[in-house]
Amino acid sequence: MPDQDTLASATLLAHQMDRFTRRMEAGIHQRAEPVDVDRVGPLGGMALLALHEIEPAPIQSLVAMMRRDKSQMTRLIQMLERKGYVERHACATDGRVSLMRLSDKGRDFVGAMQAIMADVIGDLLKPLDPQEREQLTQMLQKI
Amino acid sequence: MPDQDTLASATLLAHQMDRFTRRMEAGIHQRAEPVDVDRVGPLGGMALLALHEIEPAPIQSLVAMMRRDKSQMTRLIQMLERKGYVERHACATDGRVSLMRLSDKGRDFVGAMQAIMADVIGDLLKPLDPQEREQLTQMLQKI
DNA sequence: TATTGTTATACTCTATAACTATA
DNA sequence: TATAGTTATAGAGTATAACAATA
Repeated sequence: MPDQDTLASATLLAHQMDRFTRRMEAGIHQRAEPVDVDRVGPLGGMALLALHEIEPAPIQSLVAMMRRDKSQMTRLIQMLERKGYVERHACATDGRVSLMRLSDKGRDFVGAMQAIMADVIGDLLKPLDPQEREQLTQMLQKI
Repeated sequence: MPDQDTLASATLLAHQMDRFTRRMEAGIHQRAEPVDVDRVGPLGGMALLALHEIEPAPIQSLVAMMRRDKSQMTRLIQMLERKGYVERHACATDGRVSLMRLSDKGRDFVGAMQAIMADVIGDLLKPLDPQEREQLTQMLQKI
């Protein structure tokens, strides 16, 4: 049975996380609007950034990496493909799998998004000194 | 112009935050299902927890605290009121404002949710020692 | 029998603008 | 004129289940 202090600090952490995530997403969304000419949206942007890390990759890998539902990912990738950010090719060794890659257009978009994200997150993290930022990233890596 | 390292670490942080938040929400959602008999949903639960901290409070305060749109908050509160978790009374000094409070039912729900959240978040934070957890909360407080 | 990916569907959350009533 | 709250509506994200094709 956890004590009152543990209960309070858990809800505090949840709220802190929620608010920080919202500020981050709102900031990125706002700055990304002029770049996101085809309206791929925040989730589409995240998927392109994730794909950039692991390409070429099957949908299944993206599902695991982003912890989203596979049916959602199917539709998201179809949209990104239709708008020309992602290319897909059948896998030679497994007929069920199709491998995704960024197109040149997708790669340009990722570059622009990375710059925006560095900017926004840099702003949000201003209250922390470099050592603390490093600590934060390492802690998040552990968990 | 930020260097390549800064770009990479910003996207890393964004992904880490996104994934942690999702694991947290999924865990809470799963454990909360038996408790959430009236289907107030994750956002409804968050709102009740937030209200618990600041009641009695006008909608405007909850809007600021949760960083959500006010129209969204209106509908959310109406649902919580209809299901008997929140009570509202006209403000004596300002005719535009109505003040919200938790009902007894709402208070019971908050108690149950806090226990679940402490449990889930305790699990997620297991890789960190107590000192690191303290650091994490303090850093999030700063930003 | 298990896995990859797809389709269909219903539900929750979010954002915007136009509106009423009070300050 | 500004603020608190409401309504209406459209859009984005999420979860579930049922399905086909391949392993």
